[in-house]
Order: sequence, then structure tokens, then C-alpha cells
Amino acid sequence: MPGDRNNRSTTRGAPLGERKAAKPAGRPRGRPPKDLGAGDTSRDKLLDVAIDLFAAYGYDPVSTAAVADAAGLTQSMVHYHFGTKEQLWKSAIDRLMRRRGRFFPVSRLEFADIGPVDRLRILIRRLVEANAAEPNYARILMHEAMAGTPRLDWLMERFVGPGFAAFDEAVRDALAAGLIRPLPAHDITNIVTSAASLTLSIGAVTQWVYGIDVADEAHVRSLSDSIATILLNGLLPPPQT
Amino acid sequence: MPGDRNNRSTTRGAPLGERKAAKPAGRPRGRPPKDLGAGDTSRDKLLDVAIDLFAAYGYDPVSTAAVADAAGLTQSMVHYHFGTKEQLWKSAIDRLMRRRGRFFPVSRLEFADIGPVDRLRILIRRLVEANAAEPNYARILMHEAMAGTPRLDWLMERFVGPGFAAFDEAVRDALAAGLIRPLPAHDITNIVTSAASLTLSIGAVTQWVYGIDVADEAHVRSLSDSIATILLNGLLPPPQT
DNA sequence: ATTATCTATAGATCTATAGATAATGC
DNA sequence: ATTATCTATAGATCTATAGATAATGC
Repeated sequence: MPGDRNNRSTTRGAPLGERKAAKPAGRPRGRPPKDLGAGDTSRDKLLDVAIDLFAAYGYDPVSTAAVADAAGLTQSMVHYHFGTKEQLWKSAIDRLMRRRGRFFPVSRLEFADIGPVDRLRILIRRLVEANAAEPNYARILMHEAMAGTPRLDWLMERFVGPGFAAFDEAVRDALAAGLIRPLPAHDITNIVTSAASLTLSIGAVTQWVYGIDVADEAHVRSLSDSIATILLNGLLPPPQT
Repeated sequence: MPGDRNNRSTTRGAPLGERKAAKPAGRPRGRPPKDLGAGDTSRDKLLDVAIDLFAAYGYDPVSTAAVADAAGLTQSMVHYHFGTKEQLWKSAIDRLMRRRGRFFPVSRLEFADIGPVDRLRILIRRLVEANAAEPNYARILMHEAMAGTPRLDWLMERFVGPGFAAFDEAVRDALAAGLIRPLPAHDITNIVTSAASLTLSIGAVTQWVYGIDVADEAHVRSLSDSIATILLNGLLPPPQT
């Protein structure tokens, strides 16, 4: 989907146009016949395409017509199902985070037995994997954080705050036990999460520079290994070598 | 400026409205009297506000009226000076990069004498400082990369590609000399530049979580130190300690 | 005469709502 | 009767252009 934006060259730039195919899909007027084996409902379809579009472009430039179009429905269906565009966005995030929850469980119980450095190691691996499997979360956070929208607060309270807390706790425990270098905890958490997030969010750059698909499984493994190694042991080889 | 978007609650969401103050500034009709000691021309003023707005919101949701308004001019002045919105964007990036060039000179000559690890150390410091002084470059890159716009190519060719090349060269030299751990060069460059960029681009998150202003000079120094330490030496303390 | 500004407007969006319609479930 | 869809439309944007106007520079 990205990169198909400069049709209709003159008049209007057209932020995510309908690129209408003559008829908007031609679904008949009333309630559609029950399509057995259809799996996703129209509502879910709208949410799924909305997640991709909001992640790519942010909130404002994604029109409800573009979302409906991508889902094969008409624009008014967005308001039938969600009332407002704002509510569509929130519902899309909820769905995204439910999906992501499977990759990044923050349950503290399973960490009961292991030391803070191993906990940190596990958290780093998980964050890389979650960002690889579902890069849209970090993208949406970046959009809202850069624009400083009212939606950022909502995101921070529900999802981002608790995520940072999990890292911070492991970092502070490790610092208190003298197991890692005495640097400011917030710097450590920021550096760790940045290293594990940005590359996977802007894959187009890595594609351009190296011709590498960051979503490729082998690359994710390699990146995950490299991040864990560099953050914990550093680029420089051990002195005794 | 960020965060002032939910006025006019009902009708239209209003992506960056004019929030008109009754009269749009009331400048008289013809050519304005020469304001001696005015410093910036109207053209420069338009570019400066455009840089901030494009960095915060991306290309599409920034209207030419919002840019003109923030510069105290009328919407048509954008087209008088730049012809199209696309050209306004390109001119804004050119101005931004000229400004940033002062912080991140990529001249290879000054690197003639020093080894690849010290070169890498210097590049890391410079990138952190450049992103602190001028975070809008990374923000704009992130917007265009996430959306995969045709403008990304333009950015990559002129600015981002050469920037990566400077890091890659130092990394490859260090790898060839056996001075750093044998990890994939592209992973190293991606990790290093991510760690040095993301935190400074989404300061609103650090503000929310820690109450810290990332642009604060003391914090930039601390972050820069921490990044250099972690990336080169790792979080774990040296084994002999 | 040239330059930098404003006003006005065309044509294409954007969000949200009102109203019609056909399949479903009782 | 309820549900999920479509069509149509109001009112507010958006980009770009045409045309008026006043200060500047020759």
C-alpha cells in the first residue's frame, strides 16, 4: 500500500484517495446474505485496515472513506459501526494490542525466579520479536508522540506506561544489585527500547540502504542477537581477547 | 504547538485548523513597507514554520493555510513563493539540512588520522548532538519512511544514504581490523543510529514517563554519555570488577 | 515595471447524519 | 423488528489559480 500516492497529479494531492474503480464495490443495498465461512466480520475488517492505515500515515490523513474502501465498504459504514473516527481509532488500537499481547505478555509472575539481568535479556528479546511481528504499535506511538495529540495520553496510560515500567523495574533491580553499569535508569530504558524499536518501524530505510527486508525471519533473529549482544556486552570485544 | 487539536469538537476534526483570530492578521493589501531590521524574510518564515509542522504531523495533514497562518500570512502566499505544496516541503527540507549541516559535518578529511573505533565514537556523539539540536530531521524521515511516500526516495538519495554510508564505513573498517565484535555491519549501523535517534524524536514519551525534557542540555549530555558507553562497552560491567 | 501581499473562488475532498432497502431472526 | 448495508447530502475543509493593490526600484 505505501507509495501509491501520486496519482491525480494536479488538483489536490489527494491524501489517500479512494482511487475508485468505477463502482465502489457494488454490494447491494440491504443487509448482505450470510456468507458462511466468512470468518472476519465487516467490523473486524474495518479495524484491520484501519490499523495499517493509521500506522502508515497517522490519524489525520487517513480518511474514513479510505478505510471503508480498503475494507470494501462505503464510507458511512465506518460511522455505523464506530460512531466517530476517533472511536474507530481507539477500537483499532484495542484490537492491535489484543493481538500484540500474545507476543509481549507482561505478566510479572513468570519472572519471579530469575535475576534482573536475565529478566532484562528476556524483555529485550521479546520487544524485538513483538516489534517484528507487529510493528504497527511502535509506528502509531511515534505518530502520536511526534504530533503531541490528545490521543497520546490515552496510549501512554493504557499501554506505553506499563511497558516502560516493566523495563524500568528490571533496570532498577539490576542497578541496585550492582549487576550493570551505574548509568541513569531512564537513559538505559530509553536506549534499550529505542534500539529494539526504530529499525523495525522504518523498514523502508533498511530496504533502501541495504536491500534487506527487516521483516524477514532470518534478519529478525540476527537483529535480535545483535541487539542483545551490543546492549549487554558492547561493541568492543572483551579485553582479554 | 502540539496538542492543540481538539477545538471545534463536533463537525470536522479539523486537521490543523487556522484557529482564526477574527482577522487573519490584517496585513494591508499591497507590498508591505520595508521593515528594516526585520531579519527573516517572509519566505524564510514560511519555511521555518513548515519545518516544525511537517516534522510534527507529516506531509498530508499540514495544510498550506496552517503554514501561512503560523507565519502570519495568507494561504495564497505559499503558492506565490513555492508554487506547490510539494515544493514547499522540499525547500523546507533544504533549509533544515543546511542548518543541520553545521552540527553534523560529514567531511571525511578530518577523519584521516584517527582509527575506526574513535571515528565511530565521534560519529555517535555527533549524531546524538545533531538530533538534540535539530530533532526535526529524524522526525520527517520517520514520517516519510512509515508512509512509504515518493518523497522518501528524494530524502534517501540526498541525505539519509550518505549519512548511513559514513557510519557503515567506520563500522566496516573496525570489523575488518578486528576491533569490534563480528556482527553484521548493517545490524550494527541500524542499532547505533536507532539508539541515537528515537528518544530525541519522541520527547513527549520521555516527558510523560519520567517528567524529563529530552532537549535539556544536561540530559543530552547524560544521554550521549550513556549511549556511547552502552554501545561500545555494554551494560554489563567489565568481568574483572 | 516589479514585487509582495491580499481577496475571492473553483473543484475536490473530509466527517457526520438522514433516509432507503433487503436479509435475518423471531 | 432488527441489522447491515447503500445513496445522498450538509457544511467545512483542502490546493491551486485569477485578479486587485500598494510599496519599491529604476
